Amino acid sequence: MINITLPDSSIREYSSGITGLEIAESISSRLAKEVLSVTVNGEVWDLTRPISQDSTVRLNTWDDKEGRHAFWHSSAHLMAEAIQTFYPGTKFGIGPSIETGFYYDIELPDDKQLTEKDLEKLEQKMLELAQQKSPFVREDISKKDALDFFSKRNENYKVELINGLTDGSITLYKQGDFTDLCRGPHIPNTGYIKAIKLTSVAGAYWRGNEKNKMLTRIYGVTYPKKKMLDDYLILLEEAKKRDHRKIGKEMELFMFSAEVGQGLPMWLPKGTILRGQLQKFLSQVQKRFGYTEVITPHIGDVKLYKTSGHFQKYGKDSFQVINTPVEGEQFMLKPMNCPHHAEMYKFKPHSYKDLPIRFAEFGTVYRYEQSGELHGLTRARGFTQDDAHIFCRPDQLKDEFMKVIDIIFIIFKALNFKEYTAQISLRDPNNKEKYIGSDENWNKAEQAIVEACEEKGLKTITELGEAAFYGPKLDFMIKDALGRSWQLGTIQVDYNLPERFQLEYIGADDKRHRPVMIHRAPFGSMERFIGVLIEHTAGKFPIWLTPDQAVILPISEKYNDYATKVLNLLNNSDIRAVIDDRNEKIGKKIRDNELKRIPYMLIVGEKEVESGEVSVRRQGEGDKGSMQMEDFANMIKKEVHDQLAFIYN
RNA sequence: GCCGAAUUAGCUCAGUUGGUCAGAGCAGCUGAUUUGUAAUCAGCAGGUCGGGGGUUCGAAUCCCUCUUUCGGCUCCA
Repeated sequence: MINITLPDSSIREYSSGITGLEIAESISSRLAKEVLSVTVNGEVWDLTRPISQDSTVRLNTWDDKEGRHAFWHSSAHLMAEAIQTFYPGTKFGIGPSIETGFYYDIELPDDKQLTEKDLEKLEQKMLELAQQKSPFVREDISKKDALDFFSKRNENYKVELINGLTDGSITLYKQGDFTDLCRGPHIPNTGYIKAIKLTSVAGAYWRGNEKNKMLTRIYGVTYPKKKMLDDYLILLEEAKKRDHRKIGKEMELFMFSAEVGQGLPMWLPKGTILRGQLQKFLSQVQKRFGYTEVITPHIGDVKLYKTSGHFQKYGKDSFQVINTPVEGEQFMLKPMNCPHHAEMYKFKPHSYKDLPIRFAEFGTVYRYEQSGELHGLTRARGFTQDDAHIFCRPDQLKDEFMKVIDIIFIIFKALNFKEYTAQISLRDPNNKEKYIGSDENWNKAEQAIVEACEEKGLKTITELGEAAFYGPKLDFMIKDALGRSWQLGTIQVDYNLPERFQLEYIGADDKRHRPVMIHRAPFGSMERFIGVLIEHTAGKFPIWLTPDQAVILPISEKYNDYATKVLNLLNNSDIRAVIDDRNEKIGKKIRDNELKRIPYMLIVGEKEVESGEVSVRRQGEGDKGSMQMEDFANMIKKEVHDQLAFIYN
C-alpha cells in the first residue's frame, strides 16, 4: 500500500500501481470525467501511469494549466496523425501546446502548400480519429532504438532532437497509427477531444533559427465541449473589434499612408489631442520627480553613433546614413536619444552635488524594423519615446531606479492597467559578444536591478538574453486584445555609455568619477502605449484623455445656433466638446461608434433654449438632468480631477 | 527579411467555371420631414476593381512583378 497526499493535505491509502484516473474515480465520478492529467511529486504525468510510491498528487482538470497542456499537446499528436494519413512522408518537427491551443511544425512532402480547404479536411479527419477513442500509449525506449526508429522513416528533425537527449529518459507515445517522440503527458485517449478548429498556417524556422529551413506551422485549438469552442470563437471576434488599428480608424485618431511609407504613423487631429493629454500628464508627473525637459535634433553625426556603439551593432540594419554636399560628412536619423543626452550632460562640468541630473524628452526616433514585423502603432518605424536619461552617482542608483518604478505605477494606476508582467531582462551569459562593456559593469548593473525590484517587493520574471546591448533592464509587459504581449515601460541601467562618452563628475574627494546612467521610458513609446491603451479601453478612454469629452446634439436644425453658443462656452472653460449637427433623429446618432465613445451627450432643443441649460446624459449611466453650462463644465472638471487626484497626493 | 493569406466606393463587404459583374449597406450630397435617446422618406453622386506587365476575341476574375495590409516566424536600440 502507498500513501497519496492530496492538495488539501488529506492522505489516502491506495495499493501500489494505482493511477491518477483511478484516484479521481475513488473521489468522485464527476472528477474522473473532468480530470486530464495528474501532477505527481511536482511532475506532470499521464492519468494512466501507475504510481508505485508514496506521493503528493494533484489532479489537473481543464481549469489547471497542466490539464489544458496535456489536452492540447495530445491534440497536436492527433493533428499529426491526421496529417500523416493525408500526407505520408511528412517529417515532423515539434508540436507543443501554447497558451491557447497548440501547433505542429512539419515539413510536407514535395513542398506541398496547405490551403484553408486542407485545414477543413484535416479538422474532419481529426474528429473522425478522435471518435475512435484511441488510447495514448507511453513507451520507454533506448536512445539507440529511438534513433533507429526515426532514422528509418527519414525523420531527420526527430533524430536531431533525440541526439540532444540523454539515454534512459526517452519516451515514445503512440495513438492509433501515429508514434511520436514525446515526453508527455497525454490525456488517456483521443475521445476527450470533441471540438476542433485549425486556426492558421504559418511558416516557422526550425528551432527558431533564421538560418534553418522554414517549416510549415499549423495552429489549432481544441476543446472537450463544442460550446467551449463556440465561446472561444466569439471571444476572438470580440477581441478583433478592440483592435487599435480598427478603432484608430473609426475614431480618426491616426492613419498610415502607403505614399508616406510603411510603419510611419500620422496623428490625426483627435489622436493628437489624446497623445498631447498623455504627454501633459507624464510631464506633470516627471516635474514632480525632479526631471527637466530638453529638446534634441532628429539627426546626429555618424561619429556620435560610433561612439555609442549603436552604429557597429545596428548600422547596417538601420535607415542608411544621410549624406551632405560635403564629402565624407554623414548623419543618421536618430534611432535613440541617449547619445544626444550624453552630449548634453557634457555641456559643463558637474559636481557630485548636482546629481542626479534627469533629462527628459519626448524624442521621436526612427528604426528600420523588418517589414513583416510592423504592426499598427505597436511596432512602427518612426515613433516617439517618452524618454529620459538619469545621470547619477553609483550610491544613488538604486533609489533612482525605484523612483522610476514609482512613476510607472502612477501611470498604470491612472490608466487602470492591472495585469502586467514585470520582466528583468539580463544578458545571455553564453553569448557575451552580443553586448558591450565589462563583466564587472554588467554584474553591477544586473545586481542593482534585482535589488531594486526586491526592495520594491515587485513580483518579476527573469529572462536571459533579453537585455539591451549596453545594459540590463526591467520591462513592463502588457497584453493586447488578442493576448499578444508588448513591452511598454522600460528601465535600463547602463555603466557602459558613460564610459564610452567619458562622462564624469567631481566627487567630494575632489577626484573625477564616472556617473551611472538610467535610460527609462515609462510608456515605452507614445505610439505603442496608445495602441495598447486603445485595446484595453476599446476606445472608451478616461475622461481626462478622451479627445471629445462631450458631444452636443441639437434635436433639429433650429437649435444649431444655441448648440454653437454651448460649444463656445464649454471651449472657454477648457472642455473639449463637438457639435454633431447632422440633425437627424437622436436615436440614430447614438448608434454611431464614434458617439458611443464620447463620455457626455448634451441634448439641446426648445426646452433648453428657453431655460438656457443643457440636458446631460452620461454614457452608460443615463440621464443627469438639465443643468447650466457652467455646472456641466465643473462636473467634467471634477471628474477629471477625481481620476487624477492620487497623483497630487 | 522569410512562410502564408489578402488588396473592389470614405467605411464594411458581395461579385459563380473568364462573357449585362461595376454591385449592396453605411457614410456623403440634394430635397422632404422637425422629430427627445440604437436606424424618417425620396432622389443624386462615389470606383482605371492597389500599380505595372502578360495570357485571351474578351480579365475584378488566370499568370508574373511591385506596393500596401493581415496572421505567424525571425528580429526588436
